[in-house]
Amino acid sequence: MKLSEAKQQFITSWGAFGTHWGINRTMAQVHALLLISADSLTQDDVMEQLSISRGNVNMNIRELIDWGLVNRIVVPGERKEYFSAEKDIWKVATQIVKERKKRELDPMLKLINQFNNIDGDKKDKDTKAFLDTVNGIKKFGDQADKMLDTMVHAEENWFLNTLLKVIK
Amino acid sequence: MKLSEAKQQFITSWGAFGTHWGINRTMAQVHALLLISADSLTQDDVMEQLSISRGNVNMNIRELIDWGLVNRIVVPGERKEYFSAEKDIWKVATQIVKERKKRELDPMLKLINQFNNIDGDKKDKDTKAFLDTVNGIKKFGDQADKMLDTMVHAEENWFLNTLLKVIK
DNA sequence: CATGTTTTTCATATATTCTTGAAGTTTCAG
DNA sequence: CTGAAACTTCAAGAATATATGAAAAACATG
Repeated sequence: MKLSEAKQQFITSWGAFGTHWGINRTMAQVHALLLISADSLTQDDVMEQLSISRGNVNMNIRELIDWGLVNRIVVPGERKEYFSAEKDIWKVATQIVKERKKRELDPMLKLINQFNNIDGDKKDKDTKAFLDTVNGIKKFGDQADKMLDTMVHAEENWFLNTLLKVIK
Repeated sequence: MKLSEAKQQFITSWGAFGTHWGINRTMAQVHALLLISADSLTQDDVMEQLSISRGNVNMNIRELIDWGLVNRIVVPGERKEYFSAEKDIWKVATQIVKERKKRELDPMLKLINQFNNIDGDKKDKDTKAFLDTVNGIKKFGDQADKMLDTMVHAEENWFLNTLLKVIK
């Protein structure tokens, strides 16, 4: 398989993959492109290689920077800005987990906690069903919360190795 | 807070939550509704409570059944079908992990494995960058794969308790 | 097996999300 | 300052995803 072909396929697949995870296809593709590029790229490089508009590149790179997955690099003496992605996959995963936790799990747990004081008879079938489900989610969420926190702070090998050892 | 209000808010939020995870908003809402309903519901119940069309309900329930999150219940002597969701959140999470692994992680690893035989000099900067990234993903993916497999087969408390104990 | 009931399908309509590109802004060397 | 280069914004258009509802199919009952 030729390198150019492999690159293209990787970018395409990574994009498709992203769409299943609530990530915009193009953003995932930009990320993929930066992940496999030896050197940092300019907006124009990305525009050209993915055949997308300047505005689109700009928007998606900004988003990737927000997610902490891409860095803006300023080369002294050059006008253009360069961009490069974090290449260490463990760090990438950690960063994504951290952000999603902050953006989604935390707000969800906050919401769930509001449901503690429901008016009405706790013995009522419907009330009970609601509270049971909500409490189940709360418990699960709290545990996931702790687990992810720990994961985010753990060292790559230590964490996975220990985990696998214990689990086996 | 009134029960009806809380239910409504839960359904709405669960739906919004779903959209961040590549899940269609309505499907997540139907799931939420079934999660908090004491009894199983018919298609008409869901239509009415979420104000959505019959076709939409039918489609989303089928999808939820595909995911193994909802069951079709036939009551002897009744013509209508009833639907109920798995209420144990651990099982729900396990099931989702299992399905997403099958649908997404496995194909991704399969794709990545194809990139092993790239033509060209392994010393070339671009080739090396590509292979490094791809191999990093492969290693990470393989570990995630093992971890998720184990999680799916583990007992709820055993797993989380052990994990938390080890991690601390 | 004829009939009314329930479920499923799917072409079309609607809604949402993404992309473009030109105009506006910032930046900096001269 | 000035002007060119680079970056950012955003309204309008394009593409994608989702929802509707009527028609068809499946089903159960007498």
